[in-house]
Amino acid sequence: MITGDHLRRIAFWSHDLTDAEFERARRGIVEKSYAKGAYVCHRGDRLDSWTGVAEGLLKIASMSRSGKAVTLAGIRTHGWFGEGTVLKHEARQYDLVALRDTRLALMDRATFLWLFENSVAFNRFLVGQLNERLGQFIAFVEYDRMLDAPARLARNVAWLFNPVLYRNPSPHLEISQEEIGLLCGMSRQMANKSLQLLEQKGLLRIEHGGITILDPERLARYGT
DNA sequence: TCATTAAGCGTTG
DNA sequence: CAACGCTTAATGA
Repeated sequence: MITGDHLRRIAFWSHDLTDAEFERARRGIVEKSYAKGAYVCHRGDRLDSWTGVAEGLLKIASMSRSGKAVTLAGIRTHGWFGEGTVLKHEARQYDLVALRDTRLALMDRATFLWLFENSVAFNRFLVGQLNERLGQFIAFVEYDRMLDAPARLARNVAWLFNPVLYRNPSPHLEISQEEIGLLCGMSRQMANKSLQLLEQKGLLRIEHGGITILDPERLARYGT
């Protein structure tokens, strides 16, 4: 069980709840720690919790037909996800891997469904989040053919700083260039070259083991 | 042909 | 010790 202060820190959506809703959410959440490289779940597992990243970085990954690991998305500190599988009561469709030491907040399914039934603020948050993801998904349809490597990387990185998915995201993110490459579906070399180009343009700063975003808006639109 | 990648390895923080 | 940068051989559009 977590404290109210802690819930406010890790879950920006909790700020908008009524006192009763907030208390219900607080009692329904537990935290779990995962070491770097650990699997949170494998494809096909039942993970009946709605999930928040209290601290750390996760990737959602899958296996291609030829057996190669394909990274589909990254979720960093204070991102919340998994409402699809919890609502539909399905098995997970993808692997979840901690990219560095990570603490997860797990909200049990009953609590999630109660908030879904009872809280206007919670539903407003969910609709906003789903809408944001849908917009991103539609943008992906043209993404492959229309954009070069630096533009694709800019899109993917900007996604980790989305203000709807992460309220007031920190401009700094610890992530290796290799993982950025995996996240963008490109090699480490290409990721490095693309990052250098974007740094020259003043959109971000490269650090050892991480990056700092200087201009998230231009980054999200880069190349169009 | 040209661009890109995986793999290996020396360097760096 | 993990992240980074560079070289090289393989790959493939």
